[in-house]
Amino acid sequence: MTRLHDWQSVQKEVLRRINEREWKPGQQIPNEAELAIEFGCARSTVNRALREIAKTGLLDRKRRAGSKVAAQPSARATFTIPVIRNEIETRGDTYRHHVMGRKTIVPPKDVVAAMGLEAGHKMLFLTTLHLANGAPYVYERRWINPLTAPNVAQECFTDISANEWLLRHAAYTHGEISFLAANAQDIEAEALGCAPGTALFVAERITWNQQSAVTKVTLYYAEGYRLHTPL
Amino acid sequence: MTRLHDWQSVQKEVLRRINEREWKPGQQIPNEAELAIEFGCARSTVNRALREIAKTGLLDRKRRAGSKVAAQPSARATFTIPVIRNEIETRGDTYRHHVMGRKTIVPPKDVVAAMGLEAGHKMLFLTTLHLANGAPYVYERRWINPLTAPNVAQECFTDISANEWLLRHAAYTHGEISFLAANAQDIEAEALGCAPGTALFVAERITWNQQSAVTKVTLYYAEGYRLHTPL
DNA sequence: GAGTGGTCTAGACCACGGG
DNA sequence: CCGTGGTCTAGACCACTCG
Repeated sequence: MTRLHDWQSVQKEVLRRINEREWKPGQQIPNEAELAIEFGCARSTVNRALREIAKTGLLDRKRRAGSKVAAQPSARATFTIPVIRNEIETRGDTYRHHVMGRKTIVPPKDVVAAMGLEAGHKMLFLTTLHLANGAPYVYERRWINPLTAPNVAQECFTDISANEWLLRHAAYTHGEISFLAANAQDIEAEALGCAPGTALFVAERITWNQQSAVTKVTLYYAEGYRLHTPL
Repeated sequence: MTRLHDWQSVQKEVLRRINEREWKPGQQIPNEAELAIEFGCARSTVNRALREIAKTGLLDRKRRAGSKVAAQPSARATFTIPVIRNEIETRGDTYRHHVMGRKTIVPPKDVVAAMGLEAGHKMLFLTTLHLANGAPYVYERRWINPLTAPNVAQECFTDISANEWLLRHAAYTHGEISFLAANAQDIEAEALGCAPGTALFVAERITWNQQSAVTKVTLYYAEGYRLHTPL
């Protein structure tokens, strides 16, 4: 073994040993200090390498108990949820969007519950169609909380989509996202130009600023959409 | 400003400044050395904090150019793709699975292309139904490459599912996963006990060991499934 | 050329948690 | 209790890239 000086080399070597079953699933591996001696580097270098591997789920690390190869490595995939415009323009296509509807109303109770709103609180409701090269790409239904999105009433969203406007003007601290499949209802089918009943890929996102909900958006992707990522 | 000694405190403070627009999107922030002085800690502590933030996409970092707040923070979400059995048992439900079909055949050409196989190469094809509390949960169609999965022919997969068997016995170096929506065909509808045409959430995964494909699996989740994660 | 992030090192202290 | 990972520090060198 030549000396491994950088954490990425150490990582690579550790991954090799796991992959080739030199260290088997469930098995304890040498501790950081021992590996540092073997590889001829500082312990912090080994630490960095093992820490990164543990983040992928391939190693279980515990103080005092040491590091073990995970018995059942649960794959972890990191998705980059792109701004729709970027997603389209990255492929070299032309992006356009079109605000189809806009009202300020009291939302239905499932939205109130999901966003944790007070009863009777009015929200801005926007429906938007995003187009790639003129073809429907995503149909969006969005609720915006006027309290957490200052001056939202004055924005017409013709030049900039609600998503981009919110990214620029409304802070958020955390959120959640779900992906699911849904049969196209008449509204979605008409907007996206597909047959009613078509299976659509749907993303639903809610974002918060501290305790207050900022926006809840449901995106209906046109037929054939795939969310793809390396493992 | 009291002294911030640990990288998580530094991270928190930096996130606060970004969130409260003290540092605006697109704006350059002070370099690591300056922040280290301001916070009264070592530069490596600041480095760790900023590095972690950059990984979420909220900061753009470049040598010589320094660190900037991202103009359009693209949300990144990390999903843990669980082993189906764990997913079910974690909820306190009972897991069972049932191998519905098994043959060794030359796969159709789309599978050959996706996995990069030689023409005429035979693969093991398995269809499996996974059940939660006796109810259909996932219908699985899987191709396994006998060359990269040693002794797969001798395994009956009644006690252990193909996924878990492969995790234990077949090494893999990388893979890819896609999520999409599909209308249930007759086969899926019958297996999952839903109406044909129902929108199903589908996951498609291919894994590789070095250059050789190990397995390609398509998972059809029962109606109502959601993939959920915090942002 | 020079400023900035990326990393390595040796040494230290500490928190957690298994035995 | 005490071994292990988690982290901090000060200092150093290097790689990249902007001007």
